[in-house]
Amino acid sequence: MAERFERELMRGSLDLMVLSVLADGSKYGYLIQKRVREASDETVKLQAGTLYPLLHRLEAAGVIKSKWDHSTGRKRKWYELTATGRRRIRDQAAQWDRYVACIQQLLTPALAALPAK
Amino acid sequence: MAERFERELMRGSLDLMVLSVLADGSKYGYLIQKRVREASDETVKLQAGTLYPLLHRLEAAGVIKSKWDHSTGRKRKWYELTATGRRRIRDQAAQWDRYVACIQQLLTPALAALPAK
DNA sequence: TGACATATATCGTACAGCGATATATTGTTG
DNA sequence: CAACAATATATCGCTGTACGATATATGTCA
Repeated sequence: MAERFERELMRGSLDLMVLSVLADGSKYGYLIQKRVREASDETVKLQAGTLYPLLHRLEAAGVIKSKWDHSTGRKRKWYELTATGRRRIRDQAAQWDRYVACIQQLLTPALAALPAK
Repeated sequence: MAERFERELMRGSLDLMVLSVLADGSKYGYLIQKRVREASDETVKLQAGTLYPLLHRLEAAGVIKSKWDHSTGRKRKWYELTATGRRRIRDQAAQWDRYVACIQQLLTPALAALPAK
């Protein structure tokens, strides 16, 4: 369990993961990171150097919006989905499903054709 | 049907598609391209500018090997899987399945939490 | 006091995938 | 037959994601 992925196998879909986590309710970066790691059983690490630029990118795209919280000693930047963001999840999810189906359509017969290990 | 993908949603997994197509038997580039397009109902275009560098990369990695065929007027470069390549398919497929499960685990409750369209 | 977890951010690097472009042959059609 | 489309491979420059390293600062606990 929890081995590393060939990283390129998962490119782009991190956006969808982060948006999904936010569909559950507002969160700040570090919480998002922990949630993704936990949900993936540590398989998807979602490094800080990946996450924060990703969040800035999503905000610039208008699919999430942020608000600083200085009430506690540790300052946190809370993110929530915008209406566009909610639409985005539905669109990306539909695309994702179709894409997974494409891979499956090629992969299933391929594995069957391979000599037994 | 057959709309364009947000391209970044599928990065890296093209390798696995190409390897899968070759599990079915040797093919040359153009055939691989047509097979992927057809199997994905034109959703995964697999452009020539993507395919050929990809094939060179896979060959350099030792997962496929090639042989030129000049017997016909049109010269074709036939590719086939190596033993390493067959192992690679199994490994990547297992990784892919786990990754898809991770996304699903986050996506399903997210879609449920979203207000009905 | 020192170590570790929390919390955000930026920088340089690596590299996949795309669109454009090049080149040459074969098949089709007006 | 000339023009065009399809077949077939290849390279180049660009864009953008993801990573690792690094920086900074606060909170907690031994």
